[in-house]
Amino acid sequence: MSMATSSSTQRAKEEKNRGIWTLEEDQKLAQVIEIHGPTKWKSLAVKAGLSRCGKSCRLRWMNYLRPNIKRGNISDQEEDLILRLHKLLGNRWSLIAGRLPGRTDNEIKNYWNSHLSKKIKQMERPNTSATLTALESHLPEMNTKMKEGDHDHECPKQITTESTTPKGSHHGKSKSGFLGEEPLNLEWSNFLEVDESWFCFAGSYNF
DNA sequence: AAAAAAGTCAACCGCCACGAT
DNA sequence: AATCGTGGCGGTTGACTTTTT
Repeated sequence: MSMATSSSTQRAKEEKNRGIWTLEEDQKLAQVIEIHGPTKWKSLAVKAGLSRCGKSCRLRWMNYLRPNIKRGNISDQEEDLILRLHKLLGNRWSLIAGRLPGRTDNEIKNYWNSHLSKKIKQMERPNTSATLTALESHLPEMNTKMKEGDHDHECPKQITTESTTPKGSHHGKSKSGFLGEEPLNLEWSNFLEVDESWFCFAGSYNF
């Protein structure tokens, strides 16, 4: 996947490798990270002898080389959680990813764009069989909750930019929360099993 | 069987915030 | 106070794969 003909001035200056990473590059990067840790990406690239920019190294590590990365096969449980969190947070992929151990913001963003956004559109168009199918597969628990009369939910304080940002990190565009990853345990998300009035309420927040 | 269309996903880009100088 | 370097984010691209015609 070469883009050597690009006219970008930045690229022209530096003549870095671009595109898909090779196994050899992965190994080099993993090796220097093992020694020096996943920081100072620019110098890591140099230490590894890689003709890659620091950003590219960081991205490769975050999305592929990190330990405990899960790839593909997003479970129904995870999909349901992504739907709920997206309803609450919008396109805040790193925040969403921070609540799905082993998943990356890039993967969730891709999954959303290629799978879930379509489902949402279908669900927004009433009176179609596709709508019914989508509703049946994704929202049964909502109906259950509504029947049970479980309406004593408060604003879930955990789902704020502040609380999902690791301690000590700066605000603004929030950090992903990869630090302190836990084994897959989505029980925390139970509070999200609320009725649609909550989503309307939450959606009015300016996160 | 082949071409076209649609889908997938890794990687790049531009922007922003922050800390260091 | 201004500038620079770095890290992190979401949007987007485009190569590749799969499905449809």
